[in-house]
Amino acid sequence: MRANSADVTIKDVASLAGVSPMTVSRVINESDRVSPETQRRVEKAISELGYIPSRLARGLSGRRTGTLAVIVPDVANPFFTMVVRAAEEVARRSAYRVILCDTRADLAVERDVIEELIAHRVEGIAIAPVSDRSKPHLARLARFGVPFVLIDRTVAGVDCDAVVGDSVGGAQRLVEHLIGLGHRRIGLIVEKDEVSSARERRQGYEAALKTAGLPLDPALIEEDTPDPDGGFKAMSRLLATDARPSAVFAVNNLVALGAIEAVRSAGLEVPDDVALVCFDDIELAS
Amino acid sequence: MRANSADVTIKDVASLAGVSPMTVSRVINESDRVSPETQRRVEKAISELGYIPSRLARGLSGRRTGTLAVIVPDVANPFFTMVVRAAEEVARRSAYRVILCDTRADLAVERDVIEELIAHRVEGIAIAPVSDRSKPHLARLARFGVPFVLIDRTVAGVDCDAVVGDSVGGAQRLVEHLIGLGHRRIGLIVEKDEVSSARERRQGYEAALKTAGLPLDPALIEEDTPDPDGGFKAMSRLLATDARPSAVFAVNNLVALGAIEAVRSAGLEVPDDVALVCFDDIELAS
DNA sequence: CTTGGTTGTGGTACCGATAACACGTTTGCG
DNA sequence: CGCAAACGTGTTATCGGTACCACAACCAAG
Repeated sequence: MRANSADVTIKDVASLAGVSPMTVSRVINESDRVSPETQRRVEKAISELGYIPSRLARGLSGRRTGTLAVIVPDVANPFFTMVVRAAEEVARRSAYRVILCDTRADLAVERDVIEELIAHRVEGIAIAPVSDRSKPHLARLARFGVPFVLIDRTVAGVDCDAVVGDSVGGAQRLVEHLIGLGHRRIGLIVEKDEVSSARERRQGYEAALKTAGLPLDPALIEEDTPDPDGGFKAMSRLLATDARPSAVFAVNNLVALGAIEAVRSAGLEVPDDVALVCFDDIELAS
Repeated sequence: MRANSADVTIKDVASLAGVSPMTVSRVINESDRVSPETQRRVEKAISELGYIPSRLARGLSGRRTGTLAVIVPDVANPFFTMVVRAAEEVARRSAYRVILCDTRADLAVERDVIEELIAHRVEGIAIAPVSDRSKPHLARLARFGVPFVLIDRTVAGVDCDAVVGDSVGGAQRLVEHLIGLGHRRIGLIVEKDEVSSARERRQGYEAALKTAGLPLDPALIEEDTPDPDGGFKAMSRLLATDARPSAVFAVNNLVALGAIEAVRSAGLEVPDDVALVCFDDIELAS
């Protein structure tokens, strides 16, 4: 069995360069106090041996692991993909690595993932929590002193930094747009109130109706899962009602996709028969 | 400053339970040879302290880190999203964790990511390489003894396990389908030959034409980047030619999306004016 | 020519866990 | 009843780095 580069340690580099491991460590960490001549010798030894320092060991002894994490409920959702990309970009610039986790909007997965990240001693987490019930998970992070910021959603009862869009205002503007187009019966497809963004978008919807003096008809509000499948089912139910809405506001892009599908399979057209708007835009003519 | 659960180590658990750290380790690892009574005491101590063992330390001393990685060029691509989901599922069942990496089809990013994963001592990698030029990266993995499998694409000159679909046959069947519909001028939108799947899909396209006795017209083949933007530009070029194709085969789903967009913005309709098929299906009526 | 401060480097003790071995106790069986 | 195997647990060394302190060599100032 051939020798394996994975076995190259800081000591091998040290002896090849004729210095102590400590000096090699200094070179790796770009700490000063190393003579240019020594530095050159060490760097030569490093590249000759193809040495890659172990993050495990570095993290154990030093304080820093150089690792961050991003947790989202669905990487495939264009909105979260964008968030992830942005986070990676920023991290890369600060010489941090990012572990990406997809919870699939599953609380149990979220719990496990967070436990795992704590075990990995990540230095920080950006998380789009599954729902308000994520609170204990966040509490866990706090107990372990792992800094975190919320993205896209807040969690009832958790006070911390958060990066969120203006769901209330955005939703209100979208619905007002529909009203401006002359629509009077406007449906809403939303998920359960456990997710802050959904809650706020519903508020925006209600505010827009109220401002326009339109009645709030519970029959026009359908709750379902926030994915294409849920959008399809919710829209189908809306279409099946006696007084079908002439326009619908979908809580997010994926729901809208499913909703469009439902309209089509009912033999209708978007936007002629049913107009559609949604949060987190996607390439869609309204 | 409040005490922090992150400081709880195996020793703290050990002394609270009145045993040695070694015994705690045995409990954590579900190794036998621990008396039921001791086990209970240790487990109690663990939950009381909220102890989470450090993966860093575990990986350093033991051989196993329990971490795998998946590298894809674009998590947002539905095909790769599916792959990632499947990988996570399998890993979870074997008590492994997965680090997900998105290279954005960028060779430099791929290199960095691989270096990082080696530093993290992952036990295995599933990778959809950027292109044939990924070869040195894979060689690096081999030198470090990190097992890896290729997904979706092979790499010229690298011999290893791979999970790939039948690009040649699949492409051929799709194009034959178009031919069966009566199309005679069939365009191809593909990326550079550096990616095996693209190369093979082009082969399938050519094979289908040949079998049907149709000429291979270079003017009907457009190369561009394998994303919606590339699809848009390539399709636009095809539409601008004198003898516009009546059908087009797109190398993948994202390219197809861009191509559809191009057709529409040219004032034409899919599939009436230009039929479209693509690999990695997506919800599209042809 | 001493004193005190840099500068570059090495030595030692860990970080938090596990492998390997050692050890005292209880059993099993001839 | 005696001796070995099985059992339950602790001890020691080590994984691959880094923090911290020590220290020799050199230099400027008093």
